[in-house]
Amino acid sequence: MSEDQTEGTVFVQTTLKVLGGKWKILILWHLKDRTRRFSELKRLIPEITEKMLIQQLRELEKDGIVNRTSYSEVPPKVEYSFTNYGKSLEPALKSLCEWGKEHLLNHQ
Amino acid sequence: MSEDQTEGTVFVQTTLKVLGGKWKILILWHLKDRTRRFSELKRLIPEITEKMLIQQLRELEKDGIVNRTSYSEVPPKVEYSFTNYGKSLEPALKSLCEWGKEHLLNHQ
DNA sequence: CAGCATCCATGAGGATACTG
DNA sequence: CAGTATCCTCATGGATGCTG
Repeated sequence: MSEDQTEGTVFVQTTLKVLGGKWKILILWHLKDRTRRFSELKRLIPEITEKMLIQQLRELEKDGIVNRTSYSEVPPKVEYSFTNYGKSLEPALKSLCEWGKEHLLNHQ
Repeated sequence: MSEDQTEGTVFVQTTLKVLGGKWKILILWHLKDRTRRFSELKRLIPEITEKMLIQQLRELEKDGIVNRTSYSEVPPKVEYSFTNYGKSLEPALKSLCEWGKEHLLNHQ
């Protein structure tokens, strides 16, 4: 096995630790271009439960991928957005999207 | 929301359906450059159980991502490799690897 | 070697109701 | 609106034994 392959395994595993949750990639996809409110994400991903949404957002926040901004208003308003660091995931997200596109166009 | 964003969501979801299993990305990573035997994959991913390994391989086979080649020998020999179609995942896998590399180098 | 069968443990994920 | 709390299901994990 080449050195590149050995090292690469560690890198892939690292990425999977951060993106591993069932919904994380999809959540990040929706945050890719703009800030989103909690309710907005819920609407954009109707199949997710609130519990999972908040849980995965918390983990992404902890990993430094997304910012959580809470406004002291009534009714409450909370916005999520990429951190600068999170933005570094964009190329990977786009690759995944590209493959899905090819898949849909050529294999269904 | 832009049209691109709306469509993109479908594409990402499509990719996640195929790559969604807990171990699939890691398995594919190890098949990326070469054909591997079942026992080889088991050794490369020590944390996975045989049950999960065979299960995820079967799903990848069903989705047309990997080939399973069985040789009629004693002892048995089974090899897994990318299909031509599976090879189209390489850019996405490399993107995930690249991000993990940056993450490890700059954020630990 | 490359599986399959079975049984059991666990934790991620899901449904629903409630709250500041 | 943006969450909590509670309870429940099911995918995954793990051990062990068997087979072509």
